[in-house]
Amino acid sequence: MSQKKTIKDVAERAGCSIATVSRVLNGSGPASQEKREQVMLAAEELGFRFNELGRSLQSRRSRTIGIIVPALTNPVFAEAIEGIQAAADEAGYQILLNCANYEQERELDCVSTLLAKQVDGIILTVGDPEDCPTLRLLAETGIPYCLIFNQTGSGRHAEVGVDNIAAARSVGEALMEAGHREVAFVAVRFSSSDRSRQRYAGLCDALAEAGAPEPRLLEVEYEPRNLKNALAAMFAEQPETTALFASNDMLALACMRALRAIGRSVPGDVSVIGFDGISIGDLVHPRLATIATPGREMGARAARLIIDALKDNRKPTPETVALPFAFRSGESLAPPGIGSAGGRAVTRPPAAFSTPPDSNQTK
Amino acid sequence: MSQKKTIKDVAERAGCSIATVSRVLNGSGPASQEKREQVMLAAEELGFRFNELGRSLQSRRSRTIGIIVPALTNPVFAEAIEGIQAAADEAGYQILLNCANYEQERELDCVSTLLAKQVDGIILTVGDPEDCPTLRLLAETGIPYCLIFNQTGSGRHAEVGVDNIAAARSVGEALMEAGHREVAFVAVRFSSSDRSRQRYAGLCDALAEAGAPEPRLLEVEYEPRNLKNALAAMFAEQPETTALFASNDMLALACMRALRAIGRSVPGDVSVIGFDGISIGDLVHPRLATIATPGREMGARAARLIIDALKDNRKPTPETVALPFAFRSGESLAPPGIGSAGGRAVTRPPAAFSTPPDSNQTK
DNA sequence: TGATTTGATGTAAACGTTTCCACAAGGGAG
DNA sequence: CTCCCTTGTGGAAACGTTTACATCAAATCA
Repeated sequence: MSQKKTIKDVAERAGCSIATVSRVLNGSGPASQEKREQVMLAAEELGFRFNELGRSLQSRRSRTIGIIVPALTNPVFAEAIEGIQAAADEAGYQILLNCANYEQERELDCVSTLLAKQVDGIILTVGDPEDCPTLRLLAETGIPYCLIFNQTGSGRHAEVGVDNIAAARSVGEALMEAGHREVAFVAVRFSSSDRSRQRYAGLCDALAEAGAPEPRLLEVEYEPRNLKNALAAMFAEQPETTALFASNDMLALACMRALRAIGRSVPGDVSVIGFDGISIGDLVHPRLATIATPGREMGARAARLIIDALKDNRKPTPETVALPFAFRSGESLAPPGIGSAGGRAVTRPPAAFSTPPDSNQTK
Repeated sequence: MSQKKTIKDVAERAGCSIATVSRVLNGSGPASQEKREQVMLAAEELGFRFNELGRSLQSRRSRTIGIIVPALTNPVFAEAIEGIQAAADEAGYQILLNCANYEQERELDCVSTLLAKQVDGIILTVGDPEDCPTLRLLAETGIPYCLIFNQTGSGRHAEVGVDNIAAARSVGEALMEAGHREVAFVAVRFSSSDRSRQRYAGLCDALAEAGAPEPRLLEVEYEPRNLKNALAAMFAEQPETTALFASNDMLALACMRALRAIGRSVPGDVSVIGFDGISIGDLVHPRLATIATPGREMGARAARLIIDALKDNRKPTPETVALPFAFRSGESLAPPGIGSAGGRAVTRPPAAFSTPPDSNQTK
């Protein structure tokens, strides 16, 4: 309907120059009471709003921050984005969102597009920050950026996350304390995810320290059938395994489901621990034991890091901000060997889903 | 590092005018083979990328779509956004994301900001589309927009969603078929959410048709303690209730948790049905019976609607696209009256969480 | 009273593009 | 040999802002 009104229209209606309009509306220069009122009125009547495109072009500031995450369907990213959005909004920034679908090439494309859109800064999570073309491009262009979830500790990037190794170590300790010895680590995209590797390393640390055997490493697909088969195969080969540490909560939940499907109860037969602390983990039964991480806070912190840097026209200092994590106990972790019957929290799988473990060995 | 390169720098290096550079790089006009090569080379060497701000200003097209959702932490929105993002990306559009936190005033602010940023279109979900200032503003400005999840059927907006009433009716039918009669509808923000109201209406329809008593309506807070108390109070007053229909999956999961906490098993004592079909519902135990809706597809569809309209410079036709839904059975729904002991799927609550129903009546 | 400051305003350049227009050179048709 | 049409090219205006600068009147100072 109403054509877009520009500062020119306002000027015309107020009977003054566009410079005056700009000064009045931005409060950026002197203006007589009279003009001030005329301009205000004209702007009001026309329903005028500044065109931020023109503004950004002129000021070389778009007041926009780009985000690149692997996916939105993992609530941990959704949470972080909410945090970013909230902090950005507070500072008058908008958010340009991109999903890289866990593909390195897409990450690069996204950065490229965001740069073209002249974002003032970028917050991102990459698959693997070591030797990463995306990060190289970012460094080259000199745009302020901040990693979240990734944690290189290299001193080359601004990054906010949790200490994955320490956190995973505390998972290992909890497992040891509960009396587990034979543990398996389950991950999706293990080789291409620094976080998975760090978490595995932390687990190994803790087990080694306790004199327990090295944890088994199980790299799986997210696809339910696959997961079920992989777990069945593992338990057929190593039935002594009593606990699973999944590289993230979503996977942990999927594992719990797969375990039920192959007739193993949680935590009766197998304990399961996740990582991230998504709120849903607290809703399910048995409650998921996990590492609670401050997802929202991570996002907000990263956003503020960038915005503060922008304020005094510099890049964020390339330091590692390690936010606190906490081991969150849950019914999915219990002492081993209590079987389906005992334990504080037992989930009996419905008969329909109980399949003898070896009938599913495809691998 | 490298200052931002502009088309001017390229022109200079290629020894031609900026008009030629533009023509070559956009393939938008004639150019000799020689110039073409020089320009390409220069652009390559300088690592030139167009500044989309300048472009957008000139073309009056920002190739950006704004999104406003109530929140990101409900996976149903995250899914939809992924759908939008995918479709937008395919068409070369970027996404400007805003969360309105279920506040009407914020919705309005967000639209305002998005308009200032000159987005080409807006995809949004509002709390209540009837008599909504946000939608009025949108209509006034004449910007292409499309509702998702909301479904007014008024013919005044482009909207893509599912037929909430029909879907809820099929929930009611499933409940009746399983033998339930005394049903309660649980909702957060019932009075301010059209979707909640529609779902309640659909449920009422189905129950009325089956000659069952009108369902009880329970408006709750999301906060866990509150939910628990509210449910306890309801069961104390109306112990004959055998099934809960929650207005969305997240709430359904929270209800299941609260029910466990007050010592009622699902589905042994109470059946629970959700709405949305978020993938996590399929991971938990008992699996959540729900209405599966195509969240991703809804997003993608809305995005394409807008983008197609943009292509031929019009607004999307104000029609209601009703995407298919399906009732998804799950173990959380079973015939009534089987008690904690029987049934296909029973979750026994841990002793620690079993609280006698009336010890929690706060209301 | 004259010089100088102050305040209010307008003009125009700049931000990085696209595109209309003018112009020159070359080639074919008459 | 004109004339006209193509093809290649550059100049410059436009998109909507901000802001440095110029202008001018009124107010202040000595």
